[in-house]
Amino acid sequence: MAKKIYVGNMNYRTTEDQLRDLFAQYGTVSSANIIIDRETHRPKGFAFVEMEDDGAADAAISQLDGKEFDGRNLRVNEAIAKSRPVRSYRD
DNA sequence: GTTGAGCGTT
Repeated sequence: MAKKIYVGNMNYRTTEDQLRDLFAQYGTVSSANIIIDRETHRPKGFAFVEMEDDGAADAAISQLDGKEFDGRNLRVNEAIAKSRPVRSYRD
């Protein structure tokens, strides 16, 4: 069972590889992506990590939320589903 | 510095 994780309050210099390595301590990381504003190409300061096992993801959330990382205090939580800002072609 | 984006029906 996979689970997606939201990682916020991170330092802008933190990389996806850093996140992957951090979460890999608790289980297999399916993917890690830092969010960049596509219009300004500027980091938004948060990211999403998906883990293959939801139990591992939960452990990672518990252990990493509120933890200092790269000089910032991390916020780690289960991700909220994204929404479509533009109308779907199917309407 | 706090819950994407893209591709087109992922």
